[in-house]
Formats: sequence, structure tokens, C-alpha cells
Amino acid sequence: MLKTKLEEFKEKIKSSGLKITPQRVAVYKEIAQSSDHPCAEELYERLKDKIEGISLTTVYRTLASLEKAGLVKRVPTLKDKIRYDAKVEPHSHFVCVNCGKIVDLDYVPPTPEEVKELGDSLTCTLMCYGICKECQVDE
Amino acid sequence: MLKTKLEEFKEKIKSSGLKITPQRVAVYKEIAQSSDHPCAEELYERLKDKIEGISLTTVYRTLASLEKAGLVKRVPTLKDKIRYDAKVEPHSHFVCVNCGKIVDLDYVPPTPEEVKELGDSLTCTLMCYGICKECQVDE
DNA sequence: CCTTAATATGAAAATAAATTGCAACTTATA
DNA sequence: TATAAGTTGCAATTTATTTTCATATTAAGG
Repeated sequence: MLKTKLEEFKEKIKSSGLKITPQRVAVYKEIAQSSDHPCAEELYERLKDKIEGISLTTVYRTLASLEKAGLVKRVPTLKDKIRYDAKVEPHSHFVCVNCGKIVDLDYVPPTPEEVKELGDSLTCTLMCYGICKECQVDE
Repeated sequence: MLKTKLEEFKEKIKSSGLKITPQRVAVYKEIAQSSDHPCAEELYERLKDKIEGISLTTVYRTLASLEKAGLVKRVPTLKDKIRYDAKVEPHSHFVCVNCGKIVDLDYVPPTPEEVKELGDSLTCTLMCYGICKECQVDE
């Protein structure tokens, strides 16, 4: 039987000893539908008009909870805001060094096993830095 | 004729239209000798007793200048502080998701040419996340 | 070597992101 | 449905980084 993404979400939340709240569901749904690696503030902006009971603080705390539950992952950035990704499978990222935009790449980086000699690694990501199309036009 | 790293540094600084100051020399020497990807504050802590005229503000500004000159590179992090690396050649990083430590890896990631279809990329880094030896002991 | 214009500096204040304390409120198990 | 554990929003706080501004330093030309 095929589980929906939301059912899987609820299961993982529960098995992490967390409770299912409207705020957590909303944050997870929003991030799972996004492909632009939003940060806490962006998620809050997108949700505050749709969801009655939501605050920026809660978005921050929700992301921390989801991260612990393995439902979202931080994406390392060059700028200062922490960005999140609901795609937790191995993949790569293209980062615009001008605007900070992070785009998913299909390139599958070496597996932890392949990079074993380095230590006990959990995940590997190939980060590519460059100037995205839009930023090239601006100059 | 083989240039020393410091001579090369001075040349690059000058060709970037920047001036050679004791503070810049000190920051660059310190970061070039480090292998632990220090952040601005760590560099300041290491220098403040050795160099008379140095402030945290200047370290921040110096890193920005050196980055522009191509003498140092930011390393993307999962935590919030910006870390720097004086090793600007392509290489990879192992990141401890517990303590945030970033260790250089010899693994050479795909070149920009090999990842060309993704856009105009400048550099590629393979980021491996895991738990470093020291943090494993602690648990 | 002295002048000077451009640039760099330090201290303090300002910003911005993320976190925390606390009292009130939900959730989910008994 | 009671209730204990966990969650929430608000406001205040912390932490990293940047900016402002007055003073000082650098390097190129005379």
C-alpha cells in the first residue's frame, strides 16, 4: 500500500516523539512543495496569511524539529541565512554566488561508502558555485 | 623564478587596487597557515595579542577584501558563521554535523567543465556531512 | 623624503538572524 | 474527558556581521 507524503510525514513526526500540529503540517507541506530551498522567514511569509496560528518563532522551531526527524535538511550556504530542503535523497546543488539562489541538480554525488576513507560520512553533496542566468543578465 | 606565498599575496592585493597594510598581511598569514577554516572571530582571537593594531571589524573587512582579490574563499557551512579557506584550489570538505568542524579532503570534485550543462559554474566542492572522530567518542 | 589623495582603520552603534523564557494553550494517551 | 507532556506566540535576548564617522595610514609624484 502506497503512503501519501503527508501520511509518511505524520508517521515520522510521531515516531520522533513529536506531536502533529497544524503549524507543523503547514510548514512541512509548504517546504515539500517548494523547490527554492526557502529559509524560515520565507516560509513564514508564505504561510502567515493562509494559516491563522503561525509565528516566525514557530517556523524556526518547526524546522528544527523536522530536521531532527529527518524530514528536512539544511542546505549549506555562502550567505548567512539557513536554508532548508525537503528533498532528503542524495543530490547536488548549484549556488548563485551573486543572489544566493540554490538550485537542485540531478547529479548524484559519491555515496558515503565511496567516500568512506574520509570518516563516517552521512551524506555527500556536490556544491557548484557560479552566476545564475538571471544574474548574468544584470551585469 | 619562484615567488613566495607572501609575495604572491602582495601582488594580488596590489593588482586588486588594495593597499598592503600590516593587518591584511597578518590576517592572510594566519589564515594561510591554518587548516581549520577559521571564521572572522577566531582569526581575531589568534591575532589580537600578536598584532597591535587589529580589531574584529578590520578582520571582517580584510576577509571581504581578500575574498574579492581571490586570495581566500568562503566555505559553505551548516551553522551560521562564515568560515574561510586560503586554499583556493579545487578540493572537498568533510563537515562534522555535530561540532561544525570542516576538514579538507583530497578528493577533487568535478571541474566546472564537467558540470557545464548546469550553468556557468565557477567552482565545485563535494561536501560530506558526518560525525567526526572526536564527536563519536562523546556520545 | 615630503605632500597629498585615496584608502584603511577602530570604536561604537546599528542591523539581521536565530534563540530563549515564560505563561497560555494543544495534543494524544490513559 | 482529564491531564501530563509537549507546543505555541510574544517579547526580550543573543550572536554574527555591517555600517557610520572621525582619525590615521598607504603609496605615488614631486
